[in-house]
Amino acid sequence: MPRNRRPRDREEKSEEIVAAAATLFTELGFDKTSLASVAEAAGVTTNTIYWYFASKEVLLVAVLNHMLTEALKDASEQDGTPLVDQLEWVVERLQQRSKLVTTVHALAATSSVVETWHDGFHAVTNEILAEGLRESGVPEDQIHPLTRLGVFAIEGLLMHPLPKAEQRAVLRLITDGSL
Amino acid sequence: MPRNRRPRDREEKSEEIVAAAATLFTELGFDKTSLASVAEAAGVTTNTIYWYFASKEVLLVAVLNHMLTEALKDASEQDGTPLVDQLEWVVERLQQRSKLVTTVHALAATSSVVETWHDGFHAVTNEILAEGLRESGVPEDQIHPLTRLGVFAIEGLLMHPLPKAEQRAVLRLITDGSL
DNA sequence: ACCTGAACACCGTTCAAGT
DNA sequence: ACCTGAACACCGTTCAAGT
Repeated sequence: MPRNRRPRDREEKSEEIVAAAATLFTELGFDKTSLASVAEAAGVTTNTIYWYFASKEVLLVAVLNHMLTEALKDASEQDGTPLVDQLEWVVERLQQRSKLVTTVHALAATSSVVETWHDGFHAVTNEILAEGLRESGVPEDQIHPLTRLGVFAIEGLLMHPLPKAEQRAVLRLITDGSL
Repeated sequence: MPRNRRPRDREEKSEEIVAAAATLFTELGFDKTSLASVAEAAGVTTNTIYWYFASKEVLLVAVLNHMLTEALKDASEQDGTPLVDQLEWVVERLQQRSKLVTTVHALAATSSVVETWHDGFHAVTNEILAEGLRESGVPEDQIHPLTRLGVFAIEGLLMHPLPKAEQRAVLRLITDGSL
């Protein structure tokens, strides 16, 4: 018997579940997506999901990690471009996943597993933004508050979409370090 | 029979339901609060809620309107104070209701009744903030983008609480109109 | 007009049972 | 180790029936 086929199957199966959940969570939102519909899309029984994931929230975290890995990979293509453009790219990408963003914020207050992921996510992304500001020549003592405000601006733009020009104006407030 | 007692009763009953829902939604969050628990706290049957409110989401909007009315009343006490202090007051008040804020943002994407309320809320509050900036002597052409960024900063501070001093620093970026 | 009892379809989750 | 059938308690919502 192929002893070494099992782990691969397991990976594939759970990846299919994550992929199905990612699509449905993104399109319908977390609350309006039932585990039954995720199971159907992944070609398994509802209960099977519980063999791979302890709860619906743990499945959400798996989806988020999968998306983050994907995003960090894609982000490397933006390496040479100006910081404003990079921020614009991030905003557009997150806007397509805005239902996930609001879900994370809502669940972070009541679910410790989601809260932990949320904290880790911002630890990573804050560092990336701070590095970008440093490379743009922002003086060291302004990096910290500007990073703060930058994250606020990005998340604000998700909830309250602005015309392209206005959006760029807001992002430029961050990258240029002055109003 | 006192014909004119009925309308008062109706008002009282629905107010009790709203009050019970307000407390539970604030403390447990919208999703984790069942209509059964709201009914119990208000001393009615679950189905009775449906006589007064078309759905759980409509009840949420009633709660939000009740809170907004209350907030605008209390806000008038802050009239003389500097704009930074007023913003700080708003942030602190919203922080105590942060679960409601995240719920509104999450539901705005899928529920038109909540989306409508959210839009109206920002129309009102944007105008108030813009007026405050005007009175602080901010030049007219900066009012618009600063109001935008101000709302983003306030909402950002709810999701990502900062030490008092840092929070004040962020708010001052808005009221002083320069980094 | 106002309220209730009883039921509806659905939900996330559990578990004993199979292979 | 992996998956399923069947059941659990609970959910928002509906509606015919009462007063």
